[in-house]
Amino acid sequence: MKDYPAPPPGAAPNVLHPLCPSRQVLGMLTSRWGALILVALAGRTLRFSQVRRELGDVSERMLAQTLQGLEAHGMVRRVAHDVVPPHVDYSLTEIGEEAAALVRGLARWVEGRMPEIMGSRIPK
Amino acid sequence: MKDYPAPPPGAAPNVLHPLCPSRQVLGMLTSRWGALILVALAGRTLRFSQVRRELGDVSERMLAQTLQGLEAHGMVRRVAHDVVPPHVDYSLTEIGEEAAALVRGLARWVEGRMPEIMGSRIPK
DNA sequence: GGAAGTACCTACAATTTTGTTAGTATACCG
DNA sequence: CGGTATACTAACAAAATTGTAGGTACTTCC
Repeated sequence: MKDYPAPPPGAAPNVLHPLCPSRQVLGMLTSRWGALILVALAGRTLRFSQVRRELGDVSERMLAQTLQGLEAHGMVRRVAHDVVPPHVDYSLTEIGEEAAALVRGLARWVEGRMPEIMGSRIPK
Repeated sequence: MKDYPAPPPGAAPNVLHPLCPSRQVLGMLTSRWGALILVALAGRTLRFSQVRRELGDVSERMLAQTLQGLEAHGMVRRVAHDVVPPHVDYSLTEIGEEAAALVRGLARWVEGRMPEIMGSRIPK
């Protein structure tokens, strides 16, 4: 797992290529908390601690980190009102909403197919 | 962050609920290798080592493990021809293909939006 | 004959991810 | 006054993920 041919400069993005940046982006969107944050934030604005309560069990650390990652990639918009105690609003950008729609679609599909999935599951 | 109210027996699956099984399933489909395996296997049959080469940098260990997880949840079909040297074919089941279509959609979207994403990215 | 390919598994080790705790400045509630 | 809430960060610890090396049983290619 050392070196792979770097993708040629003008090559089309391909998630199957180990070194393609698109793979990292996909990784972000499908990461444990990334995906859930997108689902929770789709179509609405929430404060930091509201997002936290929505997901139920993210630690503050992970939430902050993941939100920063999404923000750095233009998916999340962060608006900090400079007051004490702090008040920060999070919402999705346009591309963020697009990504969220897809992730949500997947999440909803899973929720809808749970009976079949659990039914055909092979218990270990 | 210890205990959460267990989801009521008849409750509808909800990925935002920490203890809902649908969250685990979503986790599988969006896991590092899970998502890529679905993309690679969509619409075709590949042997173990072919899948490995498609992804480029999975270790055998992770590939085997992830394939088993997907198989256990009815997403992947494993057909072992009893010969030496070993020959095993992997393909997606019907629900597997459904899931793959969604994951693929996300992957393709990411690939297509890479210019915008990288453009609005905030380098650290 | 020796090397490589096949589809794994099993220890063991390294790496990455995630969690925990504490701290900050201030306001509001009882 | 004491406790709670807010949105984080830093330091440290624990846990989960991932990689590495070696073995298997036999075949084909050089």
